[in-house]
Amino acid sequence: MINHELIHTLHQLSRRLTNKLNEALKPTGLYGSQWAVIFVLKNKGSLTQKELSEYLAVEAPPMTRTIQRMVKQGYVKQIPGQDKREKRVELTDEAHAKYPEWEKIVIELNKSLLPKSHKEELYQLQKSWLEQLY
Amino acid sequence: MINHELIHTLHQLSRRLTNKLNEALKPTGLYGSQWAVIFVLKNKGSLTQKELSEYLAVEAPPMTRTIQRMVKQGYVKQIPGQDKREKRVELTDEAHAKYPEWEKIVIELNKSLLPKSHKEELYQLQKSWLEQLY
DNA sequence: AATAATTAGTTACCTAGGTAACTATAATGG
DNA sequence: CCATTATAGTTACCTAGGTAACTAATTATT
Repeated sequence: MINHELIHTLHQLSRRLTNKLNEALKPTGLYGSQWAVIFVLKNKGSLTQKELSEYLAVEAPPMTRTIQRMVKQGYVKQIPGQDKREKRVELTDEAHAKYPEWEKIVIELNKSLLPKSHKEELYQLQKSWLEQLY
Repeated sequence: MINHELIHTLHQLSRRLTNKLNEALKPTGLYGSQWAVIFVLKNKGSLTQKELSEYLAVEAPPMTRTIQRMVKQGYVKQIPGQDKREKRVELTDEAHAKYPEWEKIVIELNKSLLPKSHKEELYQLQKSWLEQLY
């Protein structure tokens, strides 16, 4: 029985956190999945869509959609790679300019949401579980 | 930084488990969200849609959709309550008949997916975190 | 008793993420 | 060198879950 509970709790936790993030990001016009991409690009520089989707462990089609939306918003540009199949994605100047404000919102939110204690413990448990799943 | 990692890992874990569940349930024609409803109904008897969505912590509209699909599949029936706004949902005989087979699949899957140790610990951490979020 | 407010469920529309099938380019093998 | 195979990205379509706006039934208020 605890197995069911464990998975259900995990699922619920994940959904609730996503909702909170989207809510907090509302004034910025960003969604959580977009923020994830922006965060990676800010820290890793330009990446191909393939690299992005691998890094975030998401399939290619949702990545395409998320990026296309961000292109429309003017936060990201797609630059054809040497390999003409590839598209390198990078943040626009506008995105770089707005980044600090976005980051602040997310950091504040995380502070308020994350368990005060046991953070490291929980992270290690999750990570080792995730690794078991391959 | 660990905050980002923690949330990302949790999200990824949740997605991966959902995918595994859907994959395992494929031969039955059920999806994970439908299984969740069936599991609750089996253990609680008939419930209104409101009660179901509260119990599973899901909003009413997705619950409506999930149930409508299950009605079409013949696994669930909607019975008008005394309060004519309500619809009580219960499993059909067919669903009861197939339940043991479904349960077996899920139990086998969970056994193979869940971390051998630290299960209780992880569950408690998640639960206390979830409670903090209200 | 009649009107107002609340509640259960549905519909429409949005993002998130998955698979399958496709296109265009690149890499490989005969 | 050409044909085959592999790869990056896109499109179409599916489930999951969310909000807003609606309908119909019930409860509260005046």
